[in-house]
This record gives sequence, structure tokens and C-alpha cells, in this order.
Amino acid sequence: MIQQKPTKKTTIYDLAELAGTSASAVSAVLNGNWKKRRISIKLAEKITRIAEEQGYAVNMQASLLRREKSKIVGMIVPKYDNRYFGSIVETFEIMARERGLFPIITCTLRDPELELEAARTMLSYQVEWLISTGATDPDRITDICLAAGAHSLNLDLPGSKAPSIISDNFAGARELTQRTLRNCQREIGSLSPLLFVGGRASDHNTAERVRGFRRAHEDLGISVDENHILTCGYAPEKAVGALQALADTEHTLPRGMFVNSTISLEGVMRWIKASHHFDGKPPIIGCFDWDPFVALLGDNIEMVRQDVGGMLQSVFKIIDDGHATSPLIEVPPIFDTKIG
Amino acid sequence: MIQQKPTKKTTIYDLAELAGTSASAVSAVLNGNWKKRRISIKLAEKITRIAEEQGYAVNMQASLLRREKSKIVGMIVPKYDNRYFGSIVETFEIMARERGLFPIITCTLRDPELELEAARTMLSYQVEWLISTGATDPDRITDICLAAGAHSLNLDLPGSKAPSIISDNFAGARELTQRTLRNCQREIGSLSPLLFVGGRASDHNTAERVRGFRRAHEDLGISVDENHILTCGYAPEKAVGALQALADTEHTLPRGMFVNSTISLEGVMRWIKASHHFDGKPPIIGCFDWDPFVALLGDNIEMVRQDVGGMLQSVFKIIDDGHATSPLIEVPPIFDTKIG
DNA sequence: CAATCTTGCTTCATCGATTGAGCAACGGTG
DNA sequence: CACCGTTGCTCAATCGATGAAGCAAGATTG
Repeated sequence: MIQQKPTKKTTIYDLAELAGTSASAVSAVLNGNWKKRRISIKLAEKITRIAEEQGYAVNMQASLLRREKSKIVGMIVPKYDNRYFGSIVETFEIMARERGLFPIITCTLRDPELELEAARTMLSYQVEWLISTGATDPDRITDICLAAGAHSLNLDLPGSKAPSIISDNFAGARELTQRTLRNCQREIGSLSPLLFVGGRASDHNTAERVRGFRRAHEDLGISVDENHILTCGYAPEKAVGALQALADTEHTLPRGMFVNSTISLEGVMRWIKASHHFDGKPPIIGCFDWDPFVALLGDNIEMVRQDVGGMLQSVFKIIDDGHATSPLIEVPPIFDTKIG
Repeated sequence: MIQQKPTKKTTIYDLAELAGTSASAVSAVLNGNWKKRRISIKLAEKITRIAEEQGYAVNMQASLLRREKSKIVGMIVPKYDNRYFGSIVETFEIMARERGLFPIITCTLRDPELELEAARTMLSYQVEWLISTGATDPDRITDICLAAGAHSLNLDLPGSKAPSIISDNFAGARELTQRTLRNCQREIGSLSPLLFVGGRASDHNTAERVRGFRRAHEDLGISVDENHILTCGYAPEKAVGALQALADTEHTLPRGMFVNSTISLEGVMRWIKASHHFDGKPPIIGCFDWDPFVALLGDNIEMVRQDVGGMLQSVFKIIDDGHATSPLIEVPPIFDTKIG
């Protein structure tokens, strides 16, 4: 018979009838504990064969309703438009599957309302753990998780009510700033302060990176110009706007720059190309994030790669153990050994 | 405090008891059809308030078990490591949510076994539609979808058993090849054939792009060297290997290249940088895919952007209508007007 | 040969939300 | 006052899978 339309779903009752047995035997066979339930091998094989013939797939909704654990782990992520978050999601899925967990992921477009909405939806699906990645208000998410009986974790940006796994932003920014200052010195002959571009002044990561940025300048005895800290937001257009505004008030911009993410870097490079401000004397950039094409094509760009593998190891350590031993885990980012 | 343990989940029975009413009234109020069920506004408000106080979240497993439609749409995608798939996933989520559907996405790492496994898992979760993006064997996925009562669609790579939405690879490749040939001519003074790098000879998209590549050469009266069609796979290392092998047998490589994806481009650029083959005379590249940093930094690289928005419009047109009017939809890719 | 154990199943209650059917109370009508 | 319609709820069956409890038949023991 030719089935154009999808057929009706097969249930264990259908299989039971076909096999001349009970639904409970079918269930026991198909979820693997038929030995414990003392089903004969003969019947088990018969049921398995019929299930395959019928293309049977268990109804997880029914199954999960009955079981006590859902084995579903959720993750919310701001965007899929850069390698950092892409890599986080990919690694999360792989590590979840290794453990027999079912990962569900959703992106929230950096919209705080959508974050909460997405969290609520995931809770409806009975996630056991919800990982908030780069969330604007992780504590509110933790609140609703606790109320709904789920565990929560923060990744990339910390919160105060759930364990947080983040990059070591201070140390990373300090090292990156030092390297960029040196790269810049090698290029222009003298040591001079950098421009800081991107990120939100209100978020923990940006604050820590600014602190590392300042410290690196201190280390080398250079003073930072307060007007040169442009925490204008992450979007490329924000960086373009901030650079243009600064160029409008100051004659020349610093040659060296610390850029807070690849997203902001996109804007920075767009502006550099469009404004012709740096024509002939390309800026020396350090970027707190990694992208393969920038690494290959960007001649004067030093990048730090956040240790996604290490961070997710920590996440799953907590999930595996069922609890965290520390409220904040800072994972050092990775520098390529080669410089500039 | 970090170590709070999640509370027990609240059910409509708990709420009913708190409100001094029945579970069925609670259900009616919370899923919005309390007017139809003639619940008084007074009771509706009371129930709503209590539900909010308790942080109640409906149990989707139970809800979906009872309803006939799940409103879940699934998508499988090979990787999250490039802008094309990232953009597909992001757009898919947005468009699904606009329609009140719940999107679930999983990546299959280009592993055919994992594709099937992921499809089966999604079917267990009662997806109504399953979109196979860039799948190696989309027809097998369609088979198991039909057996499980779900609809299926193919995106990016076509299949023969379900409607397919793909880029117009032939026309796109033809145009891109022509542009690259011209860019190359402008650079080196004479018209000469390009090298084709990346993709699998067995997949539809690569075959069509090779056809467009050949046609563009024909159009300009140039003959293609068969040894210069390197359909070596998508992974960067494959491109590196293929270029090295070719460079080992031939003295000089063509100056112009057609690269089949940003993934392959990564390998191509790695080899170019490492081998020093093109030092001083950078290759002129056309890439069938788009990346913002390549667009900004790659001076001699022309890119085509696949029309993700248009493709997903087509996908959701089919989902909205419940059926497709055509088995294959080819969406023209987008060229930036500016050349070179 | 009765008593007990083992094997191989079946029966039935359950998870939480949904919804058709039904029922009590009240107001309006003739 | 009998009858009917409306309002505002409750009852109970149901979705599909699960697993504790139970039961019948055969095997083993004393």
C-alpha cells in the first residue's frame, strides 16, 4: 500500500495486539529490562522484530510522564552568529549525548524577555538542568528554575544564585592587553595606551576585562585615557557608532585597540575600512575571542580563544555530581604561543 | 546561596486545592479557554494569581500526551561552525516561534548514523515536522518520518522522497565562476581557467556547482582541466591535502580558485599561508558561501551569500499549508552588487 | 503426592492535563 | 408554579508507557 500521508502512530498496544501479548510485555522488552521482568527470549525477539517492522518509536511524552527523571538538559544561548557560541552549543550537545541526556537549545537574540520566556518553555518540557549562556539576567532564570524544580547553571556570564562557569576575564584581558601593547610598540616604536572597544559596562565580563586592561597598562607604567574605554554594547553597529563619535571629537585615534568580542570586531573592522582613518597605518588589535578567518587573514590581530572544552567539562562535572563545589569557576582562556 | 535544592513540581491538582476548585477549572483557566468553558472571571483571576505565586509551569509531557498536535518542529543540522548553518538555525527558531511552534534542533556532525539516531529521537518527542538540513541520506530520514506519522522536508541538500528547498547551485556557481574569471583576468591580464576546491562529488549541490563552474568556462570559451576539480570533501584538512597533492604534481597552480564553502575556504587559506605557494601573487578566489570576516579582510575573495531567509520562507510556507506544491524549490543565492 | 519455587506472563493503577458530559442553582417566561 | 435557558462549575475517561502486584502452569523438593 502506498502511503502518501504520514501514517497513524504505532503504540505499544498496537504492537501487543500484533504479537498476541500484553502492552506491559511490549514495554518491558522495548525499554530493555525484559530480563528483570522475566520475559522469554522468544517473545522478546518476536516483539523486537514486530516493532522494527512497524517502525515503532516510543512516545517520549507518555514515557517521561510516567518516569521520574526526564534526562532533558536545556541551554539558552544569545546567538549562533559566532564561533564561540557555536562551539559551546556543539560541545554541549556532544557531551550531553555521551551521557544519555537529551539536549535542547534555543537562542534568545540577547532579548531579556525572550530569555525568560524560553526558560519557562524549557521548564514546561521538564528539563532537569537549564544552562543560561551569556544571559542578561541569569538570577531571574535561576529563580524560576528553582520554583519549577529544575537545577540551573550560568555559563559565560555569572549570576549570584546559581553556580557560574566563566572565562578568567581579568587574567585573559591583562595578558591580551600586554601582548597588544608590545605588538603595538614593535610596530610604532614607542609604548602608548590602547583603545578599549565593545561590551556593556554593566556586565561582569566587560568589567573584569576593563580591569585587566587597566592593570596591564599599570604593569607597564602607562596611563589609560578614560575617554578611550568605549563599552558601547556588543552589536557591530554600536562599535561603528562609538568609533565615529570618538573620531569626531579627537584628531587621531590610538593605533592599538582591545576589542571585546568578534561581534564588536566586525563593527570595528567595518568602520576602519569605511572611514579610511587608518589607511596606510593599520591598527594593531587584540581581540578577546577567536575566529578562524580573522586568525588567518588579520595580519595585525592577536586573538584569545576562550576554553570552551574546559568550560563545558566544568558544566558537566556539576551535572554529573548533582551539585557544585564552588559558586564561581574561572577557566583560563587560551593564547596561541606564536605572537602577532 | 548556591546550593538550594529545587522544590517539588506544582501540578494543577495542587493549584486546585489551593484555590478550592477542581483541576479541570484550573486547566481551563491556564490554557486560555476558560471563556468557552464558562469559568467566572473571578475564579479565573484567582487561579491565575495562585499559579503565578506558585511559579506553576504546565507539564508539557502530560499536556502533549492528551492533545492531538504537538506543535514541535525539529531540525537537524550538520554543524554550528559557520555562518550559513548558524543563520539557518537562528531563522528557523524565530520563524517557528512566530507561529507558536516549539523548535528543537540538533547537530549531527556530518555523521550519517547520528543523523538517523537524531531523527528517531526527535520522532519520539512527537515532532510534527522534521527538517533535514544538509543530510547525507535524507531519504532514509523521510522513510522513518513517514512510518512515525511525521512530515519531513529537506533543506540545503535535496532528497527524492520529501520536498526539498535548496540554493540554485547551478546558476549561483555559474555567476560566481564568471565573476571570478573576470576578477582573475583583471588581475593577471589574461583569461585562464580556475581551480575547483571542496565538496563531495557525490552530493547534489557539489555536482550542480561543478556543472555551473564548467558552463561558465564554456560561456567564455575556456576549457576546464579535469585534474583541477578537487571535490575532496568539506573539511579544511581535506582541502589542505588536495592542494598539497596537486602542488606536488604540478609546478604552478591556477591563480584563480572556486571554493565550495567557507569550511573548505578555511583549509584553502591555511594551505596558502603555510605553503608560500602564492606569496607575492595572492590567488583570486570565489567562494560559494559567505562570512563577514572574509568579506571584510579577504581582498581578493568574492562571496555568494545563500538566501537563508528566502529558503526558510519556503520551508514555512510548506509547513503552514501542510503540503508542498513542488518537490524541489531552488532559491537563487545573493551577490553583493559591488565586485572584487 | 503435597508443598514450594520458578518461569512467564497479565492486570491495573499511575503520571498530569484535557475535554465531553453532566449537574445544581438561578433567572426569566407563560 | 412548572418549565426552560443560562451560568458556573465538577466528574470521569482518556492519551501511551511503566512497573508493582498477582496469577497460572510447570519444575523441583522433601
